[in-house]
Amino acid sequence: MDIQLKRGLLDVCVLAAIKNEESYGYKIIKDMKPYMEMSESTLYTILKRLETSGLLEVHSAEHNGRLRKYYRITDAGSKRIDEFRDDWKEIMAIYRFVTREDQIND
Amino acid sequence: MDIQLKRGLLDVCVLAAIKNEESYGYKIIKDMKPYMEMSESTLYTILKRLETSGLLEVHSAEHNGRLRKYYRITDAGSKRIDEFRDDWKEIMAIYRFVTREDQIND
DNA sequence: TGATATACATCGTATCACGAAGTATTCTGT
DNA sequence: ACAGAATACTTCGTGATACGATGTATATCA
Repeated sequence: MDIQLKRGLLDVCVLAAIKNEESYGYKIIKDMKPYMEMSESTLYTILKRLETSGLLEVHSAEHNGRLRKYYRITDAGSKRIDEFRDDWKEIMAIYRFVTREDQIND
Repeated sequence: MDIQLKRGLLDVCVLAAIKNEESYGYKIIKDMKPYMEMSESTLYTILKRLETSGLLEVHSAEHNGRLRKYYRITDAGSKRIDEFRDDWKEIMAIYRFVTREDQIND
């Protein structure tokens, strides 16, 4: 997929990956893989950004003797997903504008 | 609309604005306005980029005593729109992933 | 024992939208 | 005739950001 297009979907995709139950970095990448692939460096950058802006919360917990960082969506994060749903109407209009068939002019 | 999301649609939107008939900067902005607003600096940056990468062609022509730059889509530009159409299937899958209703787990 | 998977982190780079500011002409209202 | 809006294009600086490269550390498995 076009990189620029991906950019607009990444944040909301990560939020969607944790919206039903908390998750952690490595698992998020695997869960998202069928929909969108991303490198680890990209994901951890995004997770940090989403945390800083209050769209998700982090807590560390032990797993197999190691600390693992679990991410949970916040109310603001859920609101972000709702905003995406709202944006979708505009996006569909753009899609139709871009892919409309040429008019027969004469 | 979310800025990042906009980024992914801008190039293809500009191409769509000239795909039926050649156009020029100021007109492109007005034609796109119902779908997406953009500043002049943004548009002219995009036009230059699309020209450099061969997705559109430019020629200057006189209009009311002034030179105006007309942009025309190339075959590569049309192909770019086709690619967007292809990307759409993935985008729809992502949309469903993001907006799917929470499963009832217990 | 060596490779692979898990798990997270940091740094540098290239791309890019946009505001601000500039230049220059034409049109419109008073 | 004059001011201001509209038309038309350009350049510069900035902040945001995806990603490759690289590093650290442990667990699993052949």
